[in-house]
Amino acid sequence: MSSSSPTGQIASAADIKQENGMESASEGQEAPREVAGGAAAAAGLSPPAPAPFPLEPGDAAAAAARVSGEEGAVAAVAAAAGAAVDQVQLHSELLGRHHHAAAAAAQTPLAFSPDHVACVCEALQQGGNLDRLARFLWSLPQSDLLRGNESLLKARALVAFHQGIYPELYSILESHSFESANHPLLQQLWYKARYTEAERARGRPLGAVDKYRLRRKFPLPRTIWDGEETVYCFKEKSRNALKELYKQNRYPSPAEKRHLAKITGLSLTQVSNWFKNRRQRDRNPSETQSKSESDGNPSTEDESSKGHEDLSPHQLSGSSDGVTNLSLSSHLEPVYMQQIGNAKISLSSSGVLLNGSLVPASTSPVFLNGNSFIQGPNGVILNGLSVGNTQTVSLNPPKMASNIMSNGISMTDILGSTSQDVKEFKVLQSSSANSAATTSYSPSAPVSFPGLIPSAEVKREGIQTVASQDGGSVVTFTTPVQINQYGIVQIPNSGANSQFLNGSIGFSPLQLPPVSVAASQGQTIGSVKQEGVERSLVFSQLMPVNQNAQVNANLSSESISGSGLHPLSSSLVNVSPTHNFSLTSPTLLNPTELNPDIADSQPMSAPVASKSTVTSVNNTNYATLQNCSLISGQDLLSVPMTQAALGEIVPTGEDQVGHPSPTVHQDFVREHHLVMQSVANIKENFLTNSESKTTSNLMMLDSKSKYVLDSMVETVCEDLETDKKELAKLQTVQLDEDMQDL
DNA sequence: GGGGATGATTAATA
DNA sequence: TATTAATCATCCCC
Repeated sequence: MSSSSPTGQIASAADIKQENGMESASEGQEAPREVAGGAAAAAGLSPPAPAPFPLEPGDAAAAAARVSGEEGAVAAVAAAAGAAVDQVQLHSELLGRHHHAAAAAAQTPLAFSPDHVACVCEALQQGGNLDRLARFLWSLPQSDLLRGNESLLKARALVAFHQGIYPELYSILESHSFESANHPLLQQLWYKARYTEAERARGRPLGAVDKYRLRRKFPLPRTIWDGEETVYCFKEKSRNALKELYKQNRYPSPAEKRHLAKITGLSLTQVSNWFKNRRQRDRNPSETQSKSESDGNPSTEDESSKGHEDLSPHQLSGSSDGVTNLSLSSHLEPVYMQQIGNAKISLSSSGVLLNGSLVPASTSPVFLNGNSFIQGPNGVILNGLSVGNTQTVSLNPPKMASNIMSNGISMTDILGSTSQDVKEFKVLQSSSANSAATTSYSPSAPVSFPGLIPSAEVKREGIQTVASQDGGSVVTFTTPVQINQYGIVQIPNSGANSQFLNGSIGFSPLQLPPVSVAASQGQTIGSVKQEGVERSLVFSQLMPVNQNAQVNANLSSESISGSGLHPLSSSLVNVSPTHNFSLTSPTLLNPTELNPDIADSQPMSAPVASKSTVTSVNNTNYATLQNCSLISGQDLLSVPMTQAALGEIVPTGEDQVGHPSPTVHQDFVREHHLVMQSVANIKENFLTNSESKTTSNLMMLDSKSKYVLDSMVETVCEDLETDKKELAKLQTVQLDEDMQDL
């Protein structure tokens, strides 16, 4: 670029000192005067002067032709972008301002819409034909030049730089706020112009220090700079993100590096170099830099990381394949974390990157499943259960931690949300005394589920197993679920009415009442023996409703093996206002391949306390499922609303004798665990623990609605019966297919 | 892919 | 403007 800088139009030293430089443009110098005058004319500063570059007849036409030919791609973009292409405007005045151009116009009428002009500019820029670009700009009428088209302005800036009219360049760059996409180029123009001016003034090439000083002396205007400060090339935000992750893990996995690179905008090499250099500096005790940077102090970091395996490489190797369940575009976006072992993570103000996801600190909650917990400004969050700062969580690893975190087949959905969502979304703690026993926080204290990912599209990227440090593993799947207008959870790809998770979890259609069902507190939707299990699938009416909802489940084998322990896990399902769960991805997991422990132990087949399933839909198109447990083995989750409405107990396999399920479900339930939680529990949970809208928003049924519901549920149950065999068949087929896929 | 050495650049200071 | 420290990048080796 600098090579193309003018050689015979050297700006004076006085011009160099002028940051703005407009004066020099008006004052003019002999060499650049023509161009400057033309530029001034283009800017409307003076009457148009004869073009310094005689417009070649058909020059603009050639450019236009180039647009339609060689630069067809650009033209295509313009054509697609604007309808103006179709209605070509004849710019007779375009060439009419110049006699020769007018003659050309008379011969070959040219039509240039603003889009055309922009396209021609872009084409000429990309072609590197700046001289021709300059001529084209000269050919444009003043009105076009004043429209502020960014492509035009950029072209003018390029031409000004190319012709050495730096004051004009500076003026253009400072007078218009350019899109960020153009910032790099324009910043380069800015600096190179400064360098060139200085070099000519000093008569010698500039060194790195000289250039640095010039950059400091002539900072970028905000019109071509986002204002974000950089230190040693890296933005401070990026550096903070690097530091935060370094605190937690000095040897990030490739996936983490990639994710961090994506977040910070740095290249993967830069991220790797940064970690490498950082480790190198920390290893060298003679380095004094360590003492100057508290957050990078190796002594403190070492202290903090000792015992947490932070120093060992591949700590999070389980996620090396890319834990990219959530794409973060900024630090403010919610993050959920899959599993990070037993490490306690203290969040700083800059967030922390865990398993490839940068976890924002400050007010944003952090979710952690597996046998880990995070302590942050908002307290501790255990498997989605957030414990306030004032609450105490006692974890006695490994057993206690396991007990709390992931006992049983933990179907934990960790969905991040904004802090606002956190405030509004509260899931009341289960009435389980066991959970209270395993955790020391007060059961009466509302446990907040820090919400969901608002409008965040989380794509399923495959099933992953993440080995935990304590030997457990977590299988995460992301599956959108759909809930139709009747509140029935649909799994489109299943080809059946249920889906399996790890072969142990299935969702059969959740028979939800119409959303118009009037709320009537105290009515029981479903009743089930509650044994304090808090593994649950939670549909919260307070959840933000998103079209691209997803269900994430993390299955911990360790938790499964921990029979007798009362799991504490939850799953959040975000549903759309139209009751749509999007479970588009197959959710059949091979229990053996994914997690042999799960398949082997089958703790869910035991009369464990995994049995809470409550489905509710309020009349505001929000659905709430609270304390829904995972279905074990070949279980399917089914919600016989007749039973639910009557408040009867829907038995598990073992409870079936004592609590027979509805007739239409006898076989079904025999084959599949049906785990439900009574609304009494829900009621208890909500009413006991919630004092606000959580209770009021909870769907309850009045008598009338109950009859409607009964009728509907009856129909649904009949459908279930009808589809029962087919369902099982399809499930088997689907399972086989998915196993093969896996 | 990590460690060590080292050059280049950046930032601060006298 | 020179000096120095901090930071980033690169090369080489393992």
